[in-house]
Order: sequence, then C-alpha cells, then structure tokens
Amino acid sequence: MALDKVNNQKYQMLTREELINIQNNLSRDLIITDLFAKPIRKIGAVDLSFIKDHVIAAYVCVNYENFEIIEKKTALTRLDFPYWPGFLWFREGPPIVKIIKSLDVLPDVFMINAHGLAHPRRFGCASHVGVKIQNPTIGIAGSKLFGEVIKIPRKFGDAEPLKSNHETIGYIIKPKIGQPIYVSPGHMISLESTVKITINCLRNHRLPEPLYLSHRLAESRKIIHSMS
DNA sequence: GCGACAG
DNA sequence: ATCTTGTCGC
Repeated sequence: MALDKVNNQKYQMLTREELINIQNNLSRDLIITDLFAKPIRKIGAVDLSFIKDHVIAAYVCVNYENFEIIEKKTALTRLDFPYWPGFLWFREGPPIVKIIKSLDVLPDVFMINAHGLAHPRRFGCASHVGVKIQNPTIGIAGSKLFGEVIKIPRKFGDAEPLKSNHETIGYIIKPKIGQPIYVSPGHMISLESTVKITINCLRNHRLPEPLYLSHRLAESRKIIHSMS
C-alpha cells in the first residue's frame, strides 16, 4: 500500500479495506490506562462546525477547577472526505490534529466530539486523534455508534455501561439537560477516569463544559466567516 | 433483504 | 453536520 499517500492524507483514494487496515494497525498503539498528569489542571476540547466544503475547528482550554477559559483558538480547513459512520477520523481527524499541533501549551486531557473505544474496531476518531498526537483523549458523543445498551440512565449524573461481548467499552451518562451522552476512552485514559472527568465537567448544558464552549466557539466563528 | 449508522 | 420561526419547557 502507498503509505506516502496515506501520510499526505489522501484518504479518499483508499478502499474501505485499506481504511480498516489503517485503523487496525494504529489501534495496536492504543492505551486504555491513565497516563495523564494528576491532578488534572487544564482540560481542552475540540469541536467542529461546517461551511459547505470547509470546516472550522475550535479549541478551548479551561482550568479544571473553575472552568475559567485559559485559551481559545480556531482554524479553517478544507474538507476532502465524506461523512461515513465508522470512518469519522478520515473526515474530521486532519482538522482536529491540525489545530492541536498549532498549540504552544497542551492541556492534560483533550475532549473530542466523537467516540473512542465505543467503535466497531474499538478505534473511533477520539482514539485515532489520541494515538496520532500521543496525548490523552476522551471521546464524547451525542448518540450511539456501536455497542449494546443495557440500561438508559435517567437521573442526573447516572452512568450505565455500553457493552460489546460482555465487555464494557464506554458509558452512557445523563446530563442535567437533555438526552444521555455516550462517552468512551480515547487514548491514555481508563474507563473509570473517562466517566469521572466527564461527570465532573457537566454543568447546565448537555455537553460537558469544555466541549460546550468549543462547540459555541466553532458556531460563532461560522457566522463571522459567512459575513466576510 | 432489513435495520443500524459518531459528525 | 445542515436547512430554519416561533414556541414549549427548565
């Protein structure tokens, strides 16, 4: 296989089988244990908004103690791969990695708006980003992609496991507002810490605060771009 | 063939 | 994700 083309991010040239090979090969480097600095001081989040064939990546870093904003950043990137369930990395990974690599200071953990372990090959976009940048990531999604729901959490802060072959691959967590969210380890973090950190970041929105803030930043940048 | 299907 | 006004609920 032409690895040079893969590194050039010409993913659209590859077959489904080749894309799966990329995921399976890289997933051998996945680490599902806590490898981040404790106690956590800074937590960052990346979310995207879309304008036709371009994507705005927004990064927000907050103080883990009081959620005060430490840093904000956005970047515009051209899209070259379609949305395809199970292959989100090939569309959203490049812009996410691009903005993270532009940072001078990294947070202790990144929150990514995607699944991590809770993926058909246990290597969702949040995990793929983590392995690529070699930093801790948590995957947080608004709906399920893969896994067996045992029970739906009903009360704020409740967490129910998401399973696959009797193994827990993520958790379903009930926020104060709205439907439950699906969380799973991205990279360099355990299931337990994934759940604990997510619940700690839940405030008065459906998404945990860092992701909520980056989502709003991405949306606000979109309005500015459409005017200029 | 049918249903499921992150953003 | 996105197209979209007023409207229901916390």
